[in-house]
Order: sequence, then C-alpha cells, then structure tokens
Amino acid sequence: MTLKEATEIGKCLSNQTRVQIMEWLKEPEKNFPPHETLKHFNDGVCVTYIQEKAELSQSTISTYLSNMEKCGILIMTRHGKWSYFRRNEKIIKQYTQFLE
Amino acid sequence: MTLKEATEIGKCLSNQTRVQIMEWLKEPEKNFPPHETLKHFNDGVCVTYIQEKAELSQSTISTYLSNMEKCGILIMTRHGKWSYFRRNEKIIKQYTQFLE
DNA sequence: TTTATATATCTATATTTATCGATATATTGA
DNA sequence: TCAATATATCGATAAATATAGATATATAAA
Repeated sequence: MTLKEATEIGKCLSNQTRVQIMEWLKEPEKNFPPHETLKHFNDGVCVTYIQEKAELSQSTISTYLSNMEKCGILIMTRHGKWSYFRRNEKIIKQYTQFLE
Repeated sequence: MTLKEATEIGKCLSNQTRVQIMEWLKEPEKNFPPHETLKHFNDGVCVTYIQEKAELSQSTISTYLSNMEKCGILIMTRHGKWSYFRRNEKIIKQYTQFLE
C-alpha cells in the first residue's frame, strides 16, 4: 500500500458517519432489516437502508459509498436496480498493517 | 475506542503529510539526523527536524503534531526547549483493532 | 538579565469537504 | 412502452481544513 492510497482511505475514515457505516457493515444482519429481494447479506447492504439509518440525504450517502469503494475499503455488487455494499476486509487489513 | 475517538484519529490520518510523518517516525534513526542534545530517539524526533523534512511551515507542523498528540497517536516529551514526538503504538493498535 | 532558539498560538485567506436539492440514468414491472 | 423505484451525478452553498506569517511563550546560553 502506497502513502497516497493510505491517505485516500484516511480521508474516507475522517468523518463520523462514514466510520459508523464501516462499523454497521461489520454486522449487517444486526444493523439492517432483511432485504426483500436478496435473502442474505453476502453482498452487503443496499444504499437505501444505509441512507435511512444514517439519516443523511440519498445523494450524500451515495457519494460516501462511491468514494469508499474507490479507495478500496468497500466492495460494491449490483443486483438489478440495487447496489449492495460490503466491507473489503483484505484492503482494510492492508491498511491497518500499513499503519502499524 | 469510541466512534468519536476513532474519527479524530481518522482526521489526523486524512492528510498525506501527516501519514508520512507517522511513517517516518517508525524509524527515526533512518529518517532523521541525530539530535545534538539527546543522543537517542527514545522520545522521538523534535519539531524542527520533522518540519524541515516535511517542508511545510513551522506553525503548520506544530499544529499537526499537537493534534496528532491530542487524538492519541503521538506522544510528546518535552526536554528543555525541545518537544519530541514519537508514535503511540498502543493507541495505534487500538485504532486498527477498532477498524478490523 | 539580555539574547537567541525552539515551539506554540493567533489571525487571516485559500482550498477542500459536507451536504443538499434537482436531475439524469438504469432497471424493473405493469 | 410507460411508470415507478433505486442509485448516481451535477451544481450550489455552507462549513471545515490547510497553510502561512506574525507574534507570544518558554527555555537555554551568554
């Protein structure tokens, strides 16, 4: 992991809501209602559920999640009209190892 | 570690120079000249050396280091007119465990 | 005690980020 | 095809951060 990549991750983790989202996504089944279409959380949680729980506008949360995916800490999977986001544990591990 | 505390650390790690400083402080003897007064790096590196290497103004670096100490990732030790800064590995570990 | 040096703090301005509403795009279902 | 829904993107403005120079403070050295 380069300095630049680590800094991009740091920027995503410099806002309380975004850190909170990372925490929520550790346990989707505990923090979110079940999806109607997908019967599991294997691919994470859809934007709408995250937005409702965060209580910020849809556009704000969409931008957050997009940037968090761009820097690698989230993985997005599209199913039909839904975008599901989950943690990218591999990159998160690389980041924490970089810091230590 | 609380969400708030983790976010404060994230803010410190959201700037390339500050992340760079954290990296430099992993190996002070490799990245900085020896101090004239103190003959070791046990307490870290003085502000002036960090400032010169970072090539930003003294006030900027002083503020950076002060904030990094406030959120816990650095430890400051004062010796005479010098302030020495070193990594706080314990808090860094707590932070990375929080993220994982 | 005066002077020099290291660091901290204050004030100001430029830049970046936060956040929203509006709108565009994509997909599904009627 | 058309309407509804989910998400993404755009444009604007408010708030926060970056950064410097000036100045204050603390300590050491002369």
